[in-house]
Amino acid sequence: MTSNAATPSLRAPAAVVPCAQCPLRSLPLFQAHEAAELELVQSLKRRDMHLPVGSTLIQEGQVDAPLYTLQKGWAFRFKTLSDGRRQILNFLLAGDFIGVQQKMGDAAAHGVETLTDALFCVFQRDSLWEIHRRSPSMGFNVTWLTAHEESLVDDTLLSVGRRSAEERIATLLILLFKRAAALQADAGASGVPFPLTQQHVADALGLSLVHTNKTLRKLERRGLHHIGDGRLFMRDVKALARLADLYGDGRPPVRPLV
Amino acid sequence: MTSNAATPSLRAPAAVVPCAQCPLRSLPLFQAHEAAELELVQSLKRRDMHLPVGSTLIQEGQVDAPLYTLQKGWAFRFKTLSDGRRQILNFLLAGDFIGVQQKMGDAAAHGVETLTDALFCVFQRDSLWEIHRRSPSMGFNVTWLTAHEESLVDDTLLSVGRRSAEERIATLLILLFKRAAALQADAGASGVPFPLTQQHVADALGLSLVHTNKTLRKLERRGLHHIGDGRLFMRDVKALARLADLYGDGRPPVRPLV
DNA sequence: CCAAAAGGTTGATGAAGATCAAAAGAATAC
DNA sequence: GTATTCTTTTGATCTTCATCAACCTTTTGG
Repeated sequence: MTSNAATPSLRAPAAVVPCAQCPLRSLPLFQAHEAAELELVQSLKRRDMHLPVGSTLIQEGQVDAPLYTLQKGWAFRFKTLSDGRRQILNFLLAGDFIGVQQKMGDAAAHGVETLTDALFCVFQRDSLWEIHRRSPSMGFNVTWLTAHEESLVDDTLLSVGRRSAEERIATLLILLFKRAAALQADAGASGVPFPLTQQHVADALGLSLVHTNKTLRKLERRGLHHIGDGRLFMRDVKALARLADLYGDGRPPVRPLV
Repeated sequence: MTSNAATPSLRAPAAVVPCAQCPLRSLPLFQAHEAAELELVQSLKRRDMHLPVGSTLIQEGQVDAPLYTLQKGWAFRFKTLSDGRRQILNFLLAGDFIGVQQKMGDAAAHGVETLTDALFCVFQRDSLWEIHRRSPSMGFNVTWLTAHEESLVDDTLLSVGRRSAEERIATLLILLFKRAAALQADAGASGVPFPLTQQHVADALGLSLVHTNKTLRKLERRGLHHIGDGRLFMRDVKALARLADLYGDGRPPVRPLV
């Protein structure tokens, strides 16, 4: 599972990408930021960091982990019980800010692992305070991002607590699709990347692997979606949304990018 | 259920309690704040608001709800599916800051309802920005509180996704006990307030009412805890902690109070 | 290219927990 | 103080989902 548990700090290549030229910023998903804000972020950014699939970015219980922004690729946050049962708390996509949850000098309450090769911006832990001190507007943005992430977890908790297996899977597929689609141009035709194994889906939804497989197959055979070659295609969003009890366009809101 | 859905804004008595004299601030659970920070909060606070048990503070989907700090009493955040299934996301105790999740001008993604008579400090929605603008340190505190709340939801998600009914209940009892105990002096002997019905427990843990009752009875008959007269007593924390797979003192961290 | 590992698929069986039904206490309302 | 509603409790039955056991397919490493 943790095939690549290399200490992140050991693999430090990469000249820092200038934040103003960050390719993410040109996407409509992300807010425009003022020059001063960009300079601040730039000045706090220590380096870029590349990790292969399946690496541990943050170990559960690790103290004083840095902060990261996911620049490219997918990852997930998770917690485990001592007998190995694992719950995935949230999937992380480009633009997600990672590590706010742990108070300074505190142990990480959850681990973070990559689902694909991934590129991160690395910030020192105390940048969190620097951001607030030097730019109230960016501080506000960090609060917003944190609150937004909480609301994603809220959604998952509703699923896991109160939706049936079918409903949970429909919900996850829609939500992930929408998030991933907001990061690319087309989506409708070519689908979106889907780097999760069925075990990840199971661990995210509180289901067993076997039951996840059966449910996924059932929905696919009914023509609601298709997963293949690491991509997800929506075949019948209406039906999925009905199953998931999701209404509204659900387009992710325009968001800040730290 | 929503016996008291009075529009909050209609019931507006109460002279504002001066923040510096807020009785909560003398508890060891809360950080000391600088005079300037207190003045800021004081200047943003609009009024006190009293609500009886079972009132709706924020309606699911309500737009532009104000911000609140819970000063006294208990409440909870929840979401519902259109057929009525309800998931409680989190319980709110004195000192909890409420409403950060919804972006300005946005609909509340969850409702908030009181579990007891409760007293709230009311802030205008844009205070969130004012806090960041006028006091970076308080802005940082708001981020911290938001992140902290997320970590509570993370914990619940782990329970609901991966723990058995027994384990979930043990976990909830311990966590609530610790939170409530941090707000009073004794706790060991006199227990802590426990205003939840079994339906609340069920809705928080993703269980049915019947199964919740049976599990609760089982643990109580085994002598692990006792609930009576609206109070919770821990009879065997060790055993509960073992069931819950919880280690460490779990004393809630010292936290800011807005 | 082959072996080994990882991931996906399917059927059979079992158990945790949901649902149904009914009743007994408690709390509240008038 | 009696009726009504809310909450707790318990038994019986049923369903969803977990577990067990194979087997197949695809990917990866050497």
